[in-house]
Amino acid sequence: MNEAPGRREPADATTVRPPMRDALVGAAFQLFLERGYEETTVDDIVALAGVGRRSFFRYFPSKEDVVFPDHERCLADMTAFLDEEADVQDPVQRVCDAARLVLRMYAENPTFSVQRYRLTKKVPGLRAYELSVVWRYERALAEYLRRRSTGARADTLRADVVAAAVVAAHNNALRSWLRSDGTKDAEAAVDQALGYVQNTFGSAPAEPARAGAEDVVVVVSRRGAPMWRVVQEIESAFARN
Amino acid sequence: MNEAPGRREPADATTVRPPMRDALVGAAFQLFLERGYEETTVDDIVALAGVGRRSFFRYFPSKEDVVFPDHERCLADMTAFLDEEADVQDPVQRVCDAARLVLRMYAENPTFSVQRYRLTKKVPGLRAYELSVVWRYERALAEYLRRRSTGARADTLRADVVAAAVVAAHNNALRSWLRSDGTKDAEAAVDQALGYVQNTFGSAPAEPARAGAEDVVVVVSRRGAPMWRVVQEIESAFARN
DNA sequence: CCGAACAGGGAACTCAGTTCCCTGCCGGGA
DNA sequence: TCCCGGCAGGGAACTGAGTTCCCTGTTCGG
Repeated sequence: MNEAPGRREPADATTVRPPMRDALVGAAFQLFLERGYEETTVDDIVALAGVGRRSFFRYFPSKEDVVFPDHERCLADMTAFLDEEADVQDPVQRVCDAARLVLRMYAENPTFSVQRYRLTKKVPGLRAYELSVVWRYERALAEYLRRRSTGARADTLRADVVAAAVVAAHNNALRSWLRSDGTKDAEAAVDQALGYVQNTFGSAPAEPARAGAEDVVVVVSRRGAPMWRVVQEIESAFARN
Repeated sequence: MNEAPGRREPADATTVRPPMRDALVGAAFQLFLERGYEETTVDDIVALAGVGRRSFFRYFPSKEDVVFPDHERCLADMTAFLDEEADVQDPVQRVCDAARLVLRMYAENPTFSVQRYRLTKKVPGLRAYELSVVWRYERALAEYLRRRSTGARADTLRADVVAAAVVAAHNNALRSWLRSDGTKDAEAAVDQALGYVQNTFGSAPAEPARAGAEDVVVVVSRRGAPMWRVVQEIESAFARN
């Protein structure tokens, strides 16, 4: 259940140790912690893990990837979560729940997450890599929000801003939890942070939507605008649907 | 052609910019555009610029830095702008103005900015580098907002979220402008985008209410539309102005 | 006129990441 | 049983970014 393709043999006498991927992550972190990230070469890692150098790059496209071994899966989980059919009342609520998936992944391995946090905090290259990972999460959220909007320029702007706000709030809570060495309650912290975003951007879905039809037209007009302009705006707004 | 003109000119007292730096940027972009970023080696660049390889890394810490030759200066400008003493009535307004500094830098060289945009869009390594640059801008804004707050947890959260929102809105407008090949009005686009953020988070209205100009909002909605959809449409309609 | 400071050049090195090719292992057929 | 094709892993050698060390010429102050 923990791996996808092939390799489903019962443990032979020779294959007692965990899959090579886990062995590489273990060896890498052992060296990173006792010696530092940049002071550890890939050759050191594969020597400790007892495998060939070529095998390292079979499992991890780059040295940085071994520090974030589970983000690829988490990103897939998030896109699956956002793609699945569900009657969503508030898209902002939905993306907040998607962000909670990421926090849950961190919370699954507190000690590992805290060690990695200390590492990324002091190694600029790892921080840059983490940013690119976070960016992909943010893009997934923004794309989802865009799909749920009319597609007007103002809506794509709103989608980008909401996605950025959700990610910022999530990261704020996550870092606060990591700085506490994983002792505080991560779920509570992220609930509070995301609650702020939902109060700002979300809409209280108190009353259940009665029908599927969601035609809404809004006309904003300055007082001096002539009536024909107002009519024109209403007509073009209707034409847009 | 391979000899940079005026290479041995006596440096003008006011000209702090070394000519070799510009020659390297020029040679680099010439090759990047005709051959691609990853297909161009640093040796190619220094050969075209007619300088030694060692000199490249004297001016640019890495190959990626030559693509963003002015961000370091712009970041310094921004921090200086945020540090300078001024009676600030609305900190959100202030960080929005700080973000406008970045847009102005892009708008100074439209063709250069558009070329770079096309490069960063297709080269993952450059995108990652740009993210780390943007992150530093965002941190500068967030730090400023934190300084202007009580320091309570909720305030640091708000600072992070507002900074992220400002950056997202700025980037939304910037990308829209870059996609138009620099033909549209960059200032107008960023004003509209940042106006949305200011209306959401700011204490003062973005547009200095024109005398006697009261806005009239008309909402037409079919019965089944949930309230959050109506609110969303109203917000996006306001942001459209 | 001398020497320190400094910009630039260049060879050689480290290490990440890639390419090419080899080996051993396994399962499925004829 | 033998052969064959696929495949995980290994290893050598290569490319290219970034660094280290040291050399050269110019400038400028004393």
